Amino acid sequence: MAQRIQNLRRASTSEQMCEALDFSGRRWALRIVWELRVGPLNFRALQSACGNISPSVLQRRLHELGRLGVIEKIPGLGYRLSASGEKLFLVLAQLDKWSDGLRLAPSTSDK
Amino acid sequence: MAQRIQNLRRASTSEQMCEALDFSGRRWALRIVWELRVGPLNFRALQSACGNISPSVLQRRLHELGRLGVIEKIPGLGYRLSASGEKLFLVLAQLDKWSDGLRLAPSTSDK
DNA sequence: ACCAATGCTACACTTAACGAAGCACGGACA
DNA sequence: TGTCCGTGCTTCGTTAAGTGTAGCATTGGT
Repeated sequence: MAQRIQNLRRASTSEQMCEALDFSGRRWALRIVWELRVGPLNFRALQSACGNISPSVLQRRLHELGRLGVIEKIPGLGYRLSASGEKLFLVLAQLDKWSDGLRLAPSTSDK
Repeated sequence: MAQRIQNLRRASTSEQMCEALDFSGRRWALRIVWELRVGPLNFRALQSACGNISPSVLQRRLHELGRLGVIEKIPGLGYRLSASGEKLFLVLAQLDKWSDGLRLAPSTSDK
């Protein structure tokens, strides 16, 4: 463990990783990918799958995800994960697994 | 029709996963975890590691990360990943790997 | 022709993030 | 004892991002 940390201490954060982290830090971005895991969804279905996310943000995220090559638009079907998106989904599956051990907000003394 | 199929195929997103996804969708949240991978960092060091993130947001994120049990505050040392945080780091390491294949912003026709 | 579904767009509003300034505290040194 | 520096924040005015309702344009079905 300490060994691993030692090894990583020299590594800087790559440009791509910055992009990935930056993008992940936008609301709904990863959620959209996660909701698409079940298969293609159209705009309105995605909207409701994400808990009625506002359409303007959804539209923007879909553009951004498309630009990153994570999703593809299929005319008459909606949006679906690309090959790269499927790989990203695998990462999110890990996150899902991790989140199992998450203690949920008790919200005491939490503004 | 496609809608019916989509409804049948949909699996539900757990409450914890929603929390994790929601939290990930806040700016700098994952970046902070990522920067702490090298070991404990104090407030100012973290700030500059994240490219001079504004202190008010950093402070908020540190609270939130603490509440989620991802980081711990060590008096006189700064902040470091907890056991749970280390596991989250492993997920981010996957993200890092994934991001290698990312095409970076061409930014043409990108509003 | 009508109607419902769909993929958006517009816009007024609220919330989150930014960033410069600076305060309070503790330790080192005089 | 004083005064300096490093550090962990806090404050606050400004800007960017996200929200939510309304509705428009197109398509396909009846």
